[in-house]
Amino acid sequence: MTDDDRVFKALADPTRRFLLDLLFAREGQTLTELESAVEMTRYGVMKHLKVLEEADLVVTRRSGREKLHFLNAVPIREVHDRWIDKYTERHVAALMDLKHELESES
Amino acid sequence: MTDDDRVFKALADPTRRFLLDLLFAREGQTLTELESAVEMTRYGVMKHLKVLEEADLVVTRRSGREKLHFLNAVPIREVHDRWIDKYTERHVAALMDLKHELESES
DNA sequence: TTGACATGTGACCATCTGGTCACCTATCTT
DNA sequence: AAGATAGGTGACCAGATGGTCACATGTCAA
Repeated sequence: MTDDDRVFKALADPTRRFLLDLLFAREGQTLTELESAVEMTRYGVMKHLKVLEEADLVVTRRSGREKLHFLNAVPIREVHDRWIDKYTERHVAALMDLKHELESES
Repeated sequence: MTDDDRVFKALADPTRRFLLDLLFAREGQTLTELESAVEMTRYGVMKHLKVLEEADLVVTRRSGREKLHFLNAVPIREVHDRWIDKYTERHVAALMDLKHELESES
C-alpha cells in the first residue's frame, strides 16, 4: 500500500476525520480525552488512531503513562498538492461549470 | 451517508482514483474503453463507476448503446474548499515544520 | 432479422473493516 | 505495597467492500 493510499483510506472514515478535527481544535490530547468526545469504546478509538498514525496524519509523544496525540497536516498537504490540485485548478472548475450549464439547458 | 462521506469513500480506492485519472486525461470514455485500461473484468469496473457516480465525481451521458463518462471535479473542489483547506493553510504547515524540527532535536 | 456489441442485474464469495470484549502491562499516588 | 489510572493486545463478530459469473436487455449493422 502506498503512502497516498494510506492517507486516502484513513480519511475515508467519518470518525477518523472527526478525530482529526478534535486534534486540530486542541493538540496533545490523550486517548482518554478523545474517547470521551466520541460515541465509542476506547478500543474503537485506539484502532482509528492507529490507522491515522500509520498514515502519518497523527504523531504521538509519550509523557509518563499518557500518550499525547498531535495532528500532522503534512501528508494531507502532499496529497493535496500533487493529486487534488489538478482537479481543482481554476480552469477545470470553470469548464465544469460551463458543462453543467449546457447540460441543464438541454 | 453525507455527500462528503461519499466523496471521501469514493476516493479511498486506488482503482477509482485511476479511473478518474483516465477520465481526466480524456473525457467521454465508455465502459469498454475504461475496462481495457484496468486489470479487472467489466463488472468490477462497473461497480467502481457506480460508486463514483453516486459520489457525483463522474457524470454520464448515453449515446445509443454506449454510455459516456465524464469527470466532475466539483465535489472534490467542495470537499477541498471546506475541509482540506483548513489543514493545509500556510501557517499550519509552517507550525508543523517547526514542530518536527523541535522534535528531531530532542 | 440475425448476430454481434455495449451495458445492466442479481447472486455469490473472500476478504477487509469497524467495533467490542477479556485480559494484560505500565505508571502514578498515597 | 496497593489501588487507581492510562494504555495495549489478540480473539472475535457482523456488516461492508471488491471482485467474479451467469444471464438478460437494448442497440447497431449487414
